[in-house]
Amino acid sequence: MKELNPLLHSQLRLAVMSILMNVEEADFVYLRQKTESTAGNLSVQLDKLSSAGYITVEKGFVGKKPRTACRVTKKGKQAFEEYVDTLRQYIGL
Amino acid sequence: MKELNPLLHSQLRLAVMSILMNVEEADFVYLRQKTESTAGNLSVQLDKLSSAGYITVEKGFVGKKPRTACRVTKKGKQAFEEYVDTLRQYIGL
DNA sequence: GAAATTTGGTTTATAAAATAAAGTTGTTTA
DNA sequence: TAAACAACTTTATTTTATAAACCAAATTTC
Repeated sequence: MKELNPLLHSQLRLAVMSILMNVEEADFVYLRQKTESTAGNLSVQLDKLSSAGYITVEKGFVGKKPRTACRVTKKGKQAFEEYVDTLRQYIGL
Repeated sequence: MKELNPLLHSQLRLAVMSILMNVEEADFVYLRQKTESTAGNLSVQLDKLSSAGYITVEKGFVGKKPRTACRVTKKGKQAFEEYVDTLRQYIGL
């Protein structure tokens, strides 16, 4: 049995990735609301995805408010798709 | 977003459950080989699944050798199916 | 036939992960 | 201008997963 990429096999990181797979980009606040996570947890998990090169995290400003925008990278997409394939072998779809 | 049952969202426990979903019963040794896990880890995870009522664990003997047989329960099947459904919402199948 | 090895595990300790709590910086509002 | 808020980050705590050590019984080896 192939191993499930542990970076993706985490509730919150998987949720974030699955959101990012379906949109151009999403900001911190949006991800926080959609995933109903705490800011701390989200921050940590975004860092991990970013360190792995699965997403880009761009910190900027809109007016005077900070805004952190995230996008999935090509590498992230590949990893996600491979993860899904592996999962299929487990749950049999 | 619905939460992924944390009892099932674990590599090894998910592997065990997915095996048990497809066979009448499986013993410790078989599960260990199929999942390539250590005995210790498998033992712990079987306990958790058993405590949750997702599987039954029956310790017996074949000749003089101990044999631990596992089966998924109705509750386990339901939980597994719900987990898969939830997962679908994440990964979009 | 005693010592070492294997089998089939369990229990305990360690490492890694997730989560929560507290802290930071700048901003708006009363 | 002080209190509250927004958007995060950092650190601490708790939970989980994994690995290491151990145990009992049977089997093999010397």
